[in-house]
Amino acid sequence: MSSTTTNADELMKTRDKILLASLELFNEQGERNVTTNHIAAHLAISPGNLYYHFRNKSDIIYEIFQEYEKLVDYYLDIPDNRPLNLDDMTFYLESVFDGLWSYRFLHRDLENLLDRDQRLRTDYQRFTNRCLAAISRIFEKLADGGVLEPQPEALRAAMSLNVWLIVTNWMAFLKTAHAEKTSACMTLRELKQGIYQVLTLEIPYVMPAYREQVMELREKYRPMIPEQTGEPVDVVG
Amino acid sequence: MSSTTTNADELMKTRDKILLASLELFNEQGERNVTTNHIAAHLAISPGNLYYHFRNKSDIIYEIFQEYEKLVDYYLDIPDNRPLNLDDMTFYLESVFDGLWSYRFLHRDLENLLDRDQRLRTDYQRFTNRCLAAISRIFEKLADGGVLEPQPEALRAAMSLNVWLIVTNWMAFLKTAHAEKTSACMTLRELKQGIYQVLTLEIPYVMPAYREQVMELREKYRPMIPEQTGEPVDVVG
DNA sequence: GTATTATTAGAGTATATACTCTAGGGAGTC
DNA sequence: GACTCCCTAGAGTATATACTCTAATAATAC
Repeated sequence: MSSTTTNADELMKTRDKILLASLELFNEQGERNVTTNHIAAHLAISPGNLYYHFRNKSDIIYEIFQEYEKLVDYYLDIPDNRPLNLDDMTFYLESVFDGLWSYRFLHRDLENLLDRDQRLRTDYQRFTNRCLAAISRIFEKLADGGVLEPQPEALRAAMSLNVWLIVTNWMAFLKTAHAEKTSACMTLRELKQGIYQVLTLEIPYVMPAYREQVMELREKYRPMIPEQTGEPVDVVG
Repeated sequence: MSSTTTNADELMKTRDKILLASLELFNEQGERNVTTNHIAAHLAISPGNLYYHFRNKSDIIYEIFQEYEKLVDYYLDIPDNRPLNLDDMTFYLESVFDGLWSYRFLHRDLENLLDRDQRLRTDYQRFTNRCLAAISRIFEKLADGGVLEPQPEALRAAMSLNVWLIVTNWMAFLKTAHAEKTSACMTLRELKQGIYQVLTLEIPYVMPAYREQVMELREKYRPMIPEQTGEPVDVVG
């Protein structure tokens, strides 16, 4: 799965360059602020050229979304022949936030995107449901592995939804919570502080044997937003 | 605090009519899809008239935000001379979601709004911090009231943030999860299913004496989204 | 080489949108 | 009546943006 490498000007086909440049610009400036003319100008190609390769802007977005979908589905392919352990959980969390970071524009103006493209809406809905199911399965398998207490299905579903809400909206929170007007000033590391929030959610369900480890893991992602979290603390180290 | 009443054509001043109509249209169609010309047309006044009362669109939005801020601050004025009980908690949850509903357009395209108006950005940031502090104080006072287990401050802060994320993004989730393209098709009742999600978060911290009551309360807000929550269930009754 | 196809340039268009500008009406005051 | 002040109308503008169209060039097939 080659993706998210930045400079491969001469080597790539125009079509792929368009997709890549669009993703970059969308992520940096928001889809709303990036026009097809901008994309073309950024690549030093003509608008006509761009529209030769894509019928319209929605098609570009849709194709990028499909890449994202594939990536996350790949990450969230839960093995069902064995229980999950703490390393698995860490991997899932890290992976999901990596994916979120690479395609972060998608979650920014999602509602408008879905309003303007029905395909995207139905696909995204299915995608959400797959993710929710995957999260729930992760909880289940973590319980099998003795990491978390086993929970009734209904509770797992509600918890999964909470995890989903936190994961998909942590970035938006960061952007709105930052005082700086430049919303580009966010790092992957900051984004991953969302893991701290997810782990906060899980704390009460962690089995005593793993409590200490989970708390240590969680501490690694501790946010350092001075205003609300009390004392700022060094992160990751 | 009079607000969100619909028809008061002859009685109101043009300025207030503009604010009210803007709020309505923004909520129904999204700020992005409502132009100043639309607002004027909706009120059967001229664009010039609108711009006589407001310098620009941002000023309209900013003023509406200030109303919202006032409303929520009013709701979240936590008494500090007594502990809180379950009724208090219900009131806070209901009130917050009511406010969210009345000004729901604000949380839809928030990032773009903040990008385009620095006043709004700083105000919103302070607002967020006030809300987080209020949520944390509610947890604290609920512990004082014996409803929740007492928690260390750091955990309360992280939990408050999770509650904030769930509350402010529940609506966006509903809109994206619904298959229908018309994002207007959402009801206050559906929105309040977010309370179910918030209560899910609190479950592990509820003191045994209140567990049953909280679970009953929670059941009243149970979502009935067929696809992912398993069996659809009748709500509120 | 020639025919065909794939790709590209770049000027151009239709539409939208936030906002301006000028002119004037209506009500109160002297 | 004239002056003033608040309010309103409505045509108009500058700019942006998604997208089109034609013609030309490169690549490929035969």
